[in-house]
Amino acid sequence: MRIGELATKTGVSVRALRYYEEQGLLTAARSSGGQRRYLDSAVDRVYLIQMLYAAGLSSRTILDLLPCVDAKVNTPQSRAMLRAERDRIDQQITQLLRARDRLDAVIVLSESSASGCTRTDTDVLVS
Amino acid sequence: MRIGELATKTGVSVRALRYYEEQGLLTAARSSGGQRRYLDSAVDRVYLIQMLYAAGLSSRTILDLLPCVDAKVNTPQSRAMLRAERDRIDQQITQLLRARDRLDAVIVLSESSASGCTRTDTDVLVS
DNA sequence: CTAAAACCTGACGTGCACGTGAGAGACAAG
DNA sequence: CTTGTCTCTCACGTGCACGTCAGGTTTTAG
Repeated sequence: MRIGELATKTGVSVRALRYYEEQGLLTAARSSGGQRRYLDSAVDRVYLIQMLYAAGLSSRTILDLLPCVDAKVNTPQSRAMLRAERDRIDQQITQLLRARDRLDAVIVLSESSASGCTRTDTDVLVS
Repeated sequence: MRIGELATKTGVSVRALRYYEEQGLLTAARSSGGQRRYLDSAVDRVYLIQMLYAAGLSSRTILDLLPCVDAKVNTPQSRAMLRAERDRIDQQITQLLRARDRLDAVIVLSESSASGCTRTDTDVLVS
């Protein structure tokens, strides 16, 4: 698979894929002409990388973590790192839940004090 | 209250507080000499701003949202915006839960295959 | 009154995850 | 063999939430 195909399959830009390789997160074989050739498994690998990015991890942290996920490294230190990042994500979830609850409270207030209380956005068009 | 005191009370840097004002998120009176004077309520306001930043909102979005939270603006558009951001946070929570579960799976695997399975980080020191 | 501490306004620097050309080479189709 | 599309490697640009230094002013403690 070439880089463009991997990009469309994963929804990640070509530039991002090259960046992942630059950061050591994604490896690729090369054709005789120097073009990147990816295995099918690269699709899942990109999804995993994106998931960890979305969880707020830096590329450096992901780089440290990936060997553990691949089960190639399993030391007390690596397990501690995994737990640490897991706890970080846990805290982030807690923060997000608080923010969501806060917004929910605001929404409930605004909708209860809205005239009629059962009006929708479209109702206003006929009022 | 002056800016340094607000900074220590909230745990946010002085530079960040000035940045919040620059973005229109936080207002302050001025002394005759031009120094910022904050109300006690600014502490909660800063906490709220930090919460929304932590939820991944941009300062522009926060700027749009704050009047709704202050209940000064309550239009169908503002309510739609609130719900949109709430849903965004919801999706982010879902993604984080997936990432956490993925890490949990890795942790369970690594700890079950660890020699002894009940060893702690310190055990390795005496092995 | 004086010295230290806190504060002020620019304004450039930073880290990160890419975006965006520039110029040149690789590759499949006709 | 040629044309069009894809790909390559630099390398500078970007957006955001600040960090940091400079040079000067304000406030407070003694």
